[in-house]
Amino acid sequence: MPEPWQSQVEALGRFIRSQRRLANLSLRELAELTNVSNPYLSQIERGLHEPSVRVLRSIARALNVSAETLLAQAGLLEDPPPEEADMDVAGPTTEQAIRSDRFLSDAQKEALLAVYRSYRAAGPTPG
Amino acid sequence: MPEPWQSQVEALGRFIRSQRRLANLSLRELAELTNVSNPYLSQIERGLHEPSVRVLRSIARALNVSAETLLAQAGLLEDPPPEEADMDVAGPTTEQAIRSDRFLSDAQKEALLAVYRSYRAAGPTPG
DNA sequence: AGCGGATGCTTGAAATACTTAGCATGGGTC
DNA sequence: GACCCATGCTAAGTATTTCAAGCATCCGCT
Repeated sequence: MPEPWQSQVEALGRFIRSQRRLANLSLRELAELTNVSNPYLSQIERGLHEPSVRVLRSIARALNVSAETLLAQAGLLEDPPPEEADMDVAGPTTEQAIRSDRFLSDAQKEALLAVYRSYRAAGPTPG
Repeated sequence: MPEPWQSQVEALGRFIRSQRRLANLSLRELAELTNVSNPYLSQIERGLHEPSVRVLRSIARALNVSAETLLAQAGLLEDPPPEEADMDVAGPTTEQAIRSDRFLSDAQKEALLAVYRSYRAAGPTPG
C-alpha cells in the first residue's frame, strides 16, 4: 500500500539517523550494536522500510533513547505523552547532567555550561 | 535468530485475544476494525507471528487499549539493567541529556557533544 | 434431518522485512 | 601518483509477515 504512511517512516528514519550521528556511530558500528545489518539500517534511516518491533527495540537500546521516544516517532504512540521522557524522567536536564558529571572538572563544567547557555540564549540555529 | 521470542509473542497473542473477547468481538469484526485479515489476527493471537508496528497500532486502537500496554506485552518497553558496554556509567547520561535536549538544534548538539567528548578524552584539568 | 450463518482455522501466493556480498566515493599516509 | 581503510549505498537473494480463498465446526431454526 503506497500511502502517506510513508511520511511517518521517513520521519522515523531521519530521527534515527540524527541520533546515530549525535552518538558518533557509523552505520556499521550501530549494526554491530544492534545485530542488524548495516545496509538495512541505511534503508531504515532513509525511510525505505518500516522496521519491526524487534529492530526498533535494539536500535533504541543501542542509541540510549527510550523506546517510547522511538515509537512516538514511528507513529505508534498517538501523542507524545511523556514530553520530557528522556530527560526529566529517565535522567536530569542537560544542565543538571553537566553539573553532576563525574568526569569533568569544575572548570570544564563551567565552560561547557557557558556554551550550552549561549546556545539556548541564541535559539536553535537550523542549518 | 533464536527462540525466546516465542514466549513474548505468545504472551502478546494471549493478551490480544483476551481483550478482543472482553470487547465481544469476533475475529472478523476485529479484522474489519483494524484492516487486518482475520486469519492473520488468528495467527497473531496464537503466537505464531510477531506483528508489525502498523498492525499493533491498529489493534490497540480497535480494542481501546493504550499502545504502551500492548507494547509492554510485546516486550518493547521493558527496562533491563542498563549495563554499559565497557565504558563508563556516568558518561551516557550527559550525552543523553544533550542529545534529547529540546532547545538545541542538531548542529548545536553536535558542537556541544564535540566539546564534551574532547574534555573527557583529555581528562579533568586541575585548577 | 437439512439449511444458513457465524465462528476460528488452514493453505498457498503476494508483499515486505532483512541479509550477504560487493560497489563507489572520500580521507588519510607513504 | 598508489595503497589502505572507513563510510554509505546498491543488488540480489532469503526469511518473514500479511492476505484472499476456502475448510471445518458449531448453533439456531424450520
